[in-house]
Amino acid sequence: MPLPIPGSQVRGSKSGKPIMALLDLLGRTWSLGVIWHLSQGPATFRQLQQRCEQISPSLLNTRLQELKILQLIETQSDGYALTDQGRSLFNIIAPLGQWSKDWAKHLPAGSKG
Amino acid sequence: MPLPIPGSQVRGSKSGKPIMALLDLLGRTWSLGVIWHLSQGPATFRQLQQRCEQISPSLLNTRLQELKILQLIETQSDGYALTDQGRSLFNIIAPLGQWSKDWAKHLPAGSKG
DNA sequence: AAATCTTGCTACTAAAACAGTAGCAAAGTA
DNA sequence: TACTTTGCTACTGTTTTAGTAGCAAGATTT
Repeated sequence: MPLPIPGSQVRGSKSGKPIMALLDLLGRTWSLGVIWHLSQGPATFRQLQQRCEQISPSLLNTRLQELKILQLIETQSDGYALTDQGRSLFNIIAPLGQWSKDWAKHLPAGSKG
Repeated sequence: MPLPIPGSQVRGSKSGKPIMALLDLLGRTWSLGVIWHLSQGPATFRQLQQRCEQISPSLLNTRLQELKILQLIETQSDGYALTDQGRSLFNIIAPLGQWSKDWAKHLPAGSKG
């Protein structure tokens, strides 16, 4: 799957609008998960695999490369870490943690999380 | 794919944590896109198809049913619309619009969006 | 220095998700 | 009654993802 680069055509939109590229990126399996787990701090490949519980190494590597090219993460001496841009993205979505808890309360089934 | 219901095991996590259910949901193709486009106002099925440019009707219907059960959208007389919960979710992610524009400026290739 | 372990990753196959197209039943309109 | 629109289902083919095995390189131990 081609990288969703702002300015070029992406899955779901021909406009090249940055938001469409971003939604394409974040809509890929584990993109949000990787960012979320990396927000806890840098991690090596295997550490990240553990944080993500059930991600396959091939997909993890694919996502890491994508996120790296798109400058949301970078490799440091202690492994993978969010870039400043990645952190600013996380800051936006961080409230989803609390939101999801409220959401869970109002859902009929399985809502005992 | 089973619905990512908080409290039950979801793709990527056995814990049943609400945030993991949410990330599973939002990580599905077009979930974010549907929410984003519905934030512009209610839309009928075919209108939504047009807003989403390239979504197939079968997938659109699948996503709509999921989002409806999870109470992020509802059907009204004028078509599909965000619920209050759906709107509160959108309010969180709305800043992604501006963020993505800033992001686009700093990316090397294709950054003329 | 030989053996063992850990790490980052690649390769491969099977299963699942998604795209793309056609078209139907029901409701509305002329 | 014929024609159109709407919401959606069915079906096929392609792309993505899951799941597992394992290798090459470096570190660690003996």
